[in-house]
Amino acid sequence: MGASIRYSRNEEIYGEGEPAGYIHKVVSGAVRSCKVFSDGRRQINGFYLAGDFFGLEIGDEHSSSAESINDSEVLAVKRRALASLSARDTEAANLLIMLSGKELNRLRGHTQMLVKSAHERLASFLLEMADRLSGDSLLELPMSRQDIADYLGLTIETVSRTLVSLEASAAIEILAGRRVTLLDHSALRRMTA
Amino acid sequence: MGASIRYSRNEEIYGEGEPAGYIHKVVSGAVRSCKVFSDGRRQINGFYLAGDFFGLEIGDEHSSSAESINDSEVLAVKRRALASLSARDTEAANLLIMLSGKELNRLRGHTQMLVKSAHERLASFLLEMADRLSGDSLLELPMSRQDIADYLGLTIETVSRTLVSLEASAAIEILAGRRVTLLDHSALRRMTA
DNA sequence: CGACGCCTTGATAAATGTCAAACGTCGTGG
DNA sequence: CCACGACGTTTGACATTTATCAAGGCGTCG
Repeated sequence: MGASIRYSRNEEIYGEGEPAGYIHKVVSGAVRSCKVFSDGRRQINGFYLAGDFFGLEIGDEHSSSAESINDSEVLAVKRRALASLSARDTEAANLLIMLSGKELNRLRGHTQMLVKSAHERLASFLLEMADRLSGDSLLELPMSRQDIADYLGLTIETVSRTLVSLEASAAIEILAGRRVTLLDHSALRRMTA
Repeated sequence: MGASIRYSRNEEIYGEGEPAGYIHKVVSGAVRSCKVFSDGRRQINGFYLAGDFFGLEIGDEHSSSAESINDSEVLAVKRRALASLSARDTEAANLLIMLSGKELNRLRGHTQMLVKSAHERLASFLLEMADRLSGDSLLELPMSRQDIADYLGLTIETVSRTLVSLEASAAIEILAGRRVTLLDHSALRRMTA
């Protein structure tokens, strides 16, 4: 059911406006979904990790593009297959409903982050990633600072400075590369507001 | 199918965390869906006008509360009715899929506004409202400045000042009360970025 | 008229963005 | 193994945007 495709770092999986013939599932690696505005600014709508579905559309075009963040393996499932299946099979229909529901909740969470301060956005982001990556306190972030900035609606400099400030307050520790340790979960949760 | 209920200005239709036994449809009037944070700040997730569905949940609790903005009439449809219907009837299942899809797209648009500047947010907001209220250039906004501010993630003062500035640039005209005329659609669209 | 709610305006502070440069890390090739 | 280069990240000085606090105006309804 569906074909598995490998992508290397920063490859486009599909582009904005392309026909949305498939829905996708991350098998391994990480994917970002994004939109580029006319003036070059970029917004990242979501990060998708192993097990996550993405590219769900109601219309017949993709409303965002999707790119691999790292070397990744992605499963593509033909939408028509699901749609015609759901015409008879309630199982498939319910799967679609559940997937849209998950995406809805994810988006609601994202929207909530965007109305808060830089500190709150980073705290929420780190907690979300800790939750999704492993549940562990040691995070190995797959994405760059620029990706984080575009996801949170901040500049890369603000992301960097805010992380340093969180480290100064002993809430986290920034290790080499993209590794971060969450030292004080409750402090971070408190910042979430 | 479902009961129609009347609400007067600023009445709660359902609260955050309450069991989501019904999905709702605005018959007339206007509704806002919102969340109040622990520190008192409020986020408005969406405005719903005549014909719009709201209160769609995947879990069994409402993730936001909903309140009437004006005197409104709201239809409540039992969720179980739809769910059990969709177990047999593909019609109902497809309705649910379509509704989630619409809500998804609305949320994506909202998320996009939130990463932009105050001018861009107001321009997008006004165009969205023009589109949804009548398609006409003369808007009769149902919501207060505070509602707009909480929807756009700005303060009421910034909303007010930004509107004045848009008027100064001849893009809009602010009339008495909550009436606004869009004078230069293309200028507004350009600001949308 | 007066009171209330809502909106605007002004002065100032705080948060975030911008531009520029330095620094680290990591992979590559000598 | 070390030196180098490319890329991503941090830091600094400064500009801009937005928030905050406080006051004033304006419409509406008793």
